Amino acid sequence: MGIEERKEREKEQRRQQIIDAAEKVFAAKGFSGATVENIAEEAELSPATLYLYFKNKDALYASLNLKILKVLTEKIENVYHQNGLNPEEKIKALEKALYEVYEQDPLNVINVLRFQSSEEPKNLSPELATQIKDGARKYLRAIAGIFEDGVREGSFLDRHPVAFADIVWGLFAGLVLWEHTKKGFDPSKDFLRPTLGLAIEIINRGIKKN
Amino acid sequence: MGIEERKEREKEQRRQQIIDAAEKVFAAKGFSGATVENIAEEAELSPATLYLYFKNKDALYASLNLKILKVLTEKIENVYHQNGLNPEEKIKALEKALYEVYEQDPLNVINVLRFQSSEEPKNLSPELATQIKDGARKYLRAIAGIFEDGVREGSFLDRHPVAFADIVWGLFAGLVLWEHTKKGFDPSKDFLRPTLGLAIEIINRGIKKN
Amino acid sequence: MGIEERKEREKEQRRQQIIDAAEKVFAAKGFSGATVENIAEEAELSPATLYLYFKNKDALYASLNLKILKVLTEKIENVYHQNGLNPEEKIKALEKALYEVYEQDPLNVINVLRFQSSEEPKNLSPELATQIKDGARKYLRAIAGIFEDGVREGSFLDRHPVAFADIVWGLFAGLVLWEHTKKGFDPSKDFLRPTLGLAIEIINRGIKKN
Amino acid sequence: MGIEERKEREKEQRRQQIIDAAEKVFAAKGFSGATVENIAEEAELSPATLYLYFKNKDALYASLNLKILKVLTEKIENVYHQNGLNPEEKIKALEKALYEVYEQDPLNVINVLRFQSSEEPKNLSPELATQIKDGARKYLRAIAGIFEDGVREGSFLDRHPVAFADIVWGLFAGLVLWEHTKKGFDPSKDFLRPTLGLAIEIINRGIKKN
DNA sequence: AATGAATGAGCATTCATTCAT
DNA sequence: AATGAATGAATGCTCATTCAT
Repeated sequence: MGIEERKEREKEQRRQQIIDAAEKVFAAKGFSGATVENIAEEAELSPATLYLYFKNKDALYASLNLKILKVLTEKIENVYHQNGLNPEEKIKALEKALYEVYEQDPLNVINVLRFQSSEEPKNLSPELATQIKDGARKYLRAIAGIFEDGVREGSFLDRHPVAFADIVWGLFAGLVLWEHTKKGFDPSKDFLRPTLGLAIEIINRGIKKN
Repeated sequence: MGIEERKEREKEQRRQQIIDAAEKVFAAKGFSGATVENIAEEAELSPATLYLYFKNKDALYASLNLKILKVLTEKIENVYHQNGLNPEEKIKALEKALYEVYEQDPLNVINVLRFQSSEEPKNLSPELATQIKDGARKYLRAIAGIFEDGVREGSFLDRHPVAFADIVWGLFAGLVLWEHTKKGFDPSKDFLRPTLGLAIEIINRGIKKN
Repeated sequence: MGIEERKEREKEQRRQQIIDAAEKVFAAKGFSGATVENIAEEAELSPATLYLYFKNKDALYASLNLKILKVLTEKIENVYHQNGLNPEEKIKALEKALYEVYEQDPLNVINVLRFQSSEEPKNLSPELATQIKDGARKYLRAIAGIFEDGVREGSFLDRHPVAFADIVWGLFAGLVLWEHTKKGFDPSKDFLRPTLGLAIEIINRGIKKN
Repeated sequence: MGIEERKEREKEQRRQQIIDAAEKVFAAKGFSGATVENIAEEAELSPATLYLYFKNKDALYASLNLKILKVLTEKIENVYHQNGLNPEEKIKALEKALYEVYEQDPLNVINVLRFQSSEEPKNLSPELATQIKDGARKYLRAIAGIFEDGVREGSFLDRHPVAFADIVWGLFAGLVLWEHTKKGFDPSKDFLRPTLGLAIEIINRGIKKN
């Protein structure tokens, strides 16, 4: 029994080892630029071994996304379900949640956002594709939920909450990618935090009914 | 005389034919996913012919970007230099400008935004790379300029105009890519226009000093 | 009539212009390394024009060889038919002849020698192939003839004259190519002349019966 | 243990298999004429497999040359260091050495000689290029060394030994290539051995001081 | 006669993936 | 479970050659 557990644990470890390597390499070279061999090297494994843990390159990439997606959705839903905060405070909390996810694993967040906005092959198994699509739907709904309260109670502009959610999500994705690009121009600058903060402040001010 | 003109025209047409095909294919498959052969087929030409008009795949891709970048910068600078508009109106005009560029050539705009946010090889000739980087710098400065007036005259929040520019640009990029992605989920929906409109409205309300 | 003559002359000029360019380019880049476009540029013509004067790249290359072959054969036959020289003097004269051909057009001589020793495609028309083969046969026979006299009159070693011819020709070809290669290592050195002179001196001494 | 050894042996076999195929194909079609696919077919492997054993086509070609160069240099240096032979005998021994190398692997020797006399791209890694250049330098010096003794002791003509070395090497290269060419005209004839023998005999006679 | 434009055929090289061990 | 070895399938790009004008 103990043996099986250990094996299970080791297997999970290997998996993690691969995922870590993949994050690094994908973030550095993009999906197409990264080769399976690159990742295997980084993981100190042979390419063939990766295929014992992931069906193919796409599945590996997707799995990174799934991981972030889960964290993201969870955090956002937490905010959504958090009682005792007024709508404005909830939006502040949403900002904090988004930033925390980014802060914890910036490269991977960038991967997810790129993946979402790319038309890359995506030869995913239907299940994976569904999982990802559902993940996106879920956190978007959660974001919308956050705005819904404010709209319903009349303190926010009277618009469709999903539109607000799109704006926040688009803004987050856009800023992350854009600041990352700018960092490429001038690596000393990473303004995501204050810029995101300012953006949310503006939204909070602008969304209030009067 | 007429003959040479006609030839010139035809040559320009061919070039355009290639550019059109490339836009379509790049937008559909991304840079790495698109093959030169794909583009050639779409253009109803042989791959070798593409190389008569563009030095290589990267140059072709870059040239699409440059085209959009030029239009974009021009439009934004127009707004910037437009007198007789108060800051709020200028921001509305900026929104209109951004949307117009998108509307005129959505696939290509998506390409540009992806290109900017990708870590693609970018084996561009130094000149092309510089041109593109400079293009980006230019329009960002123009956007910042638009906000600067409002800040200086005290009607806007007292923050660095470049931060505002980052927000608007990130928002635009994020929304375009995100709405495009959502359209992939459900092709019937294209909410860029109203969503962008709402976003700018919120910004305009939120950025005002009180 | 005059017009036709002029045209004929001009045509011959064009041909020469192409040949000159081809010699330069082939010598610099080798047969496979040289592109038809390279040659056309050097000749300040369009690639298509070359095909009005030569059936294809191989034929152009062969024609350069033919030119040299003709000169070479002629010179060698001159030596052969020159009366009033004893065998030893004739061999000295042969050396002089070989060197003169080289001196007059070194690059082209190198081309010929390389061509002879290569297994390059040689998609020549049967006529061209025959012409070249015959050319080689002819000058080799002439060289053999030069030695034949000495053998017959008993002043040279009693061996087959063709063997002597092979030696002289192989030696010439080998030295030209080898010294050219060495010049690549150290461009200041061109020792063909003295080395060839020494070689012939040795042969002359060594071939005498006692 | 035995397993690893076997694997090692098999790997070396594969390498040899590729080398053999490459020699054949390069000798038959020349460097540019030979395609990687040709070689792979001859080796009964896939093209991709060649790249597991050689970095690229140039490296494969160079490695063939290096192999011969090593054997050649070794053999010549052996002659050079062989005591108890007078200069004339050493030259005979040199002839034997050269011929043996040729006999053992004629196609490859032809490759080397062509390679040396060609202007082929030679996109070699600096190391390979240096190795090859050094190889050539080394055996030439060894040949010169062989003549030096005879010059010093006054039995040979008083000329620079390197000139003699150039002559012998040029002669060897020239004869090998020339006889190979003639064999193309008439495959039944391979006169390298007797012709080389005669040439060396003549040199030996001609180089002696009186 | 000359050529601009176009292309078919090829080619070296890469890489995700498989499989025997 | 892990991997060394092998490869099928591409892919970007080149070039000799053709042909309408």
